[in-house]
Amino acid sequence: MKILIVEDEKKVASFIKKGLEEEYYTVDVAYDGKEGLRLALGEEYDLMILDVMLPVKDGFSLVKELREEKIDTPVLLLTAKDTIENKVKGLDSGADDYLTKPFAFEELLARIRALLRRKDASKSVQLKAGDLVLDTQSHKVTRSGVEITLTPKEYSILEYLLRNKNHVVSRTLLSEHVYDYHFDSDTNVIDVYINKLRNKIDKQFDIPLLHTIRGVGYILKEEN
Amino acid sequence: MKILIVEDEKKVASFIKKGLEEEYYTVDVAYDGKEGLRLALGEEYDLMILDVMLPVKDGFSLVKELREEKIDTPVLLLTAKDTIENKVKGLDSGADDYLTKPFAFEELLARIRALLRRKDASKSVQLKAGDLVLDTQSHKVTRSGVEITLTPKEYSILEYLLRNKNHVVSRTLLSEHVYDYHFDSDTNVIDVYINKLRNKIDKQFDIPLLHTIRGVGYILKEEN
DNA sequence: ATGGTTCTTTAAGCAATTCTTAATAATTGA
DNA sequence: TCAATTATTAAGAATTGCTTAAAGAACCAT
Repeated sequence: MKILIVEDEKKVASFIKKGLEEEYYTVDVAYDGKEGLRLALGEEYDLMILDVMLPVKDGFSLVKELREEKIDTPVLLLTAKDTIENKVKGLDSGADDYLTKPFAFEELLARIRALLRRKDASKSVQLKAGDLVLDTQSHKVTRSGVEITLTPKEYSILEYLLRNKNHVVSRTLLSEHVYDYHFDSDTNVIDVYINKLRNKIDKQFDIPLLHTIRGVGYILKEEN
Repeated sequence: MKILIVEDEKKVASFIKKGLEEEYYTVDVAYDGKEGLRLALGEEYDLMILDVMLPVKDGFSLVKELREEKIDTPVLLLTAKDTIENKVKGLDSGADDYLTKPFAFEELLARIRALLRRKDASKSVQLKAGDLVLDTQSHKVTRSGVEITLTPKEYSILEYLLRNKNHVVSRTLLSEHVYDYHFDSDTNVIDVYINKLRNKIDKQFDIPLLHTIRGVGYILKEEN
């Protein structure tokens, strides 16, 4: 676990660094915004802790630039005063959490863990049914190793079916999941998509995974 | 709710045990991997908490073996250091979640609850009568292991009969359950369906489950 | 912006299954 | 035994699901 600290007050920086190293984190430190950006772009960190008041480039702009560069590493902002404006600005800029100075180290640790956990949760989860694999991270689907290209809607439906593997899912539930709300109930979109899905995931394979439960809905089953 | 802890540090083990017992869980403890496996294979647990560093057999291998034995009890791994390798290895081995030591008991509890909830949701509700099983999740019906395919109405009637197992159910009640309201009382649909059901669930078996109570209705009985 | 491409949705005809009716056969109990 | 009740069967009606084609929308690159 690699963490970047961008903080100009050397005492604060080394205090955090030492504390985190005791928790087995690997820590880099930058003392101004520009240097922080350079490091952030060059290395892959699991988390960044940024002071808002920084020489050369402030914390807000730093997060913004990172986000524009598609770097979505969790960011924890350190603000001197906890003002509403700071909060709003912080969240707008793309930070994930913020902490007001002075803070208890214990609290910093808790927030770091929370952010890292959140990240983990969205990390590469594979949904499987038999030899069918859907990777929620890369959005890739394969069956017995063969890659299958799905459109967004097809993917969304398959994902839901996989998350409810071995359970019958009604058309209503499916459309509620795939569409926002209030779904026009007399349409056969779902049927059409099921058909398309079948063509892609079942047609050229021996064992069909997607089954119709007449009068009820559809089920994705591993076995049998 | 029964939980198995496999942890060699006695202090940690008893700390968790005590905490969980205070939350009304039933807790077993094993102090090494081999003993853990023995318990896990012998008893049915709702959840297992495994330390990764264990004497005799480490946590990873333990999960792997359990999964190979088709035991899909949720597993929470306890790891000493939070390294990327540990995470990857943990997920690969088939664990459901992991927690880095040291941890707050609060967090352990939260994760346990999350895992148990996940399991509950996917728990299938089965209605049984003798060797006849109806799974309300997959809508699958079997008798002595043989799968039986039912139409929606047949299924609906059988479900109702099963929910009223060992009680006589009148035709009126049955049709009220199967149809909305306004049921034309001089029709023999129910009789027809009972006949179809019998052909499917009783005909090729020795012991009939579905019996007629003349002048009253039908009854599904386990025994006799 | 523009045109082309892909994705989404609708609608309609077809196929398959399921439902219902009704007529006849079988069974039951007084 | 015989009247009432229940079982069985088959065929037409109704429903449900599948498939296709084509129109509409969204997206992308020029």
